[in-house]
Amino acid sequence: MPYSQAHKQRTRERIVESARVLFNRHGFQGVTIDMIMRNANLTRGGFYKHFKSKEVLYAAAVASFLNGRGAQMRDDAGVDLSNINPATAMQMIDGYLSTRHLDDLDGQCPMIALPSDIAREAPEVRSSYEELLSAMVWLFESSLQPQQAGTRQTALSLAALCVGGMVLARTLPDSPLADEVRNAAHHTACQLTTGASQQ
Amino acid sequence: MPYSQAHKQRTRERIVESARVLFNRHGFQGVTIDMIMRNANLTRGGFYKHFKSKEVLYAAAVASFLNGRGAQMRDDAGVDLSNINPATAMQMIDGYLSTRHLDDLDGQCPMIALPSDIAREAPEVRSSYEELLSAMVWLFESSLQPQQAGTRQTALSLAALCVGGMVLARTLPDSPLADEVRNAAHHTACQLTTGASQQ
DNA sequence: TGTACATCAGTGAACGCGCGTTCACTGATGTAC
DNA sequence: TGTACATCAGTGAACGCGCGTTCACTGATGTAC
Repeated sequence: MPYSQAHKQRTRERIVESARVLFNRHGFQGVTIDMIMRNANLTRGGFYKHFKSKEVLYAAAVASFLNGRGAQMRDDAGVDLSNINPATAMQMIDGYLSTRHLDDLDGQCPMIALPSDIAREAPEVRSSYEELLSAMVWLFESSLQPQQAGTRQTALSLAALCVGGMVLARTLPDSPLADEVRNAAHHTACQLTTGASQQ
Repeated sequence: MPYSQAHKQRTRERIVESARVLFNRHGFQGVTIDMIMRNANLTRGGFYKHFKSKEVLYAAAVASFLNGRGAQMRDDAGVDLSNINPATAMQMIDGYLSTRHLDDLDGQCPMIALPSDIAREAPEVRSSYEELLSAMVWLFESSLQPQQAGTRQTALSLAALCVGGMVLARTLPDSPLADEVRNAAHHTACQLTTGASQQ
């Protein structure tokens, strides 16, 4: 057996990471396999030793966000998974709807980068997105008053507000509306979070 | 002068309408100029007598939604532009987050179809989107208590909730999460609308 | 420890196809006389 | 009213290029002896 399993695994991870950044920045169509491989210090041809197709790689890149960059962002935001409490939701909202997140083209949440063209087609991509949304909703839900009725519905709405606000802000980069929508979404999300216990 | 101006105008509108429907259904990349022209009973080559490029046509299709299909949806929802009142926002929310809208692949709001890949590049497309969002926010804002503070911020959040909820629902077509998010967004949007006057 | 061998990750040239765009043309229509 | 002419919307074949994918290969590494 030439090359260890671990070696191949590491290369694979380099490709996924390279792809995640480039896809986030330029979208699915805006990135070629050649770009991804060169960015990972490899050559075009080797790609298919690791992935069946560009779509499958895309799904892997979305999925990798959860445990890679996403976890890092969570940590940066001070979210402590071993001790989820009402402040956690607020931290996540602050982070998600921040200018920092908006400007972080490389590291942003893939749900904002929104390559719905692809989501339409490849089932692998869909389930990656679903997993990501589930995780987000779960985190919101856990951090609100746990035994309260209506927390799930609040958590889901928070997700819609966060993603919706950022999607619109991203779509209109040069418009004053972009900041307006993002700030409004942030304001409302905070209200929902603090108000959730009394409703 | 052969062919009247009106004749050319009508043909142009046929192309835009054909494009709007196809783009909505299959996304920007999923539609070829050949498809659009055939769908409008024309042939490929004539396209460039009307539009400089595919991107420009896309922008025109998004823009056309506002006065075409969008106006029709507004009317279907019973929204009366000459008499905007608090009930108007509720009607719009009901319509926007309805299963009917979700299933209406041809007629849906282009902000849901989300070809952000394109929005990234072509400035024409961006301004079409901006116009659309402005109209939506304006309509929400007008229908809430006009002289109240916080109506604009509520209107913006409603837009984020509506678009965000539908985007997520559309991205996960076969998931129970899709309906959950959409219903939660609807619930919260209604609360915001009725609560806006007391907050 | 050293050598022959097998495997397969990685290379880079080439393929092939889809699709946006171009182009020489045709023929329907409006205008001039 | 009829005829010649000019315009340009619309045709359809062809171009050309980008890019996903394939393929014959090379050479680094692990294993057997």
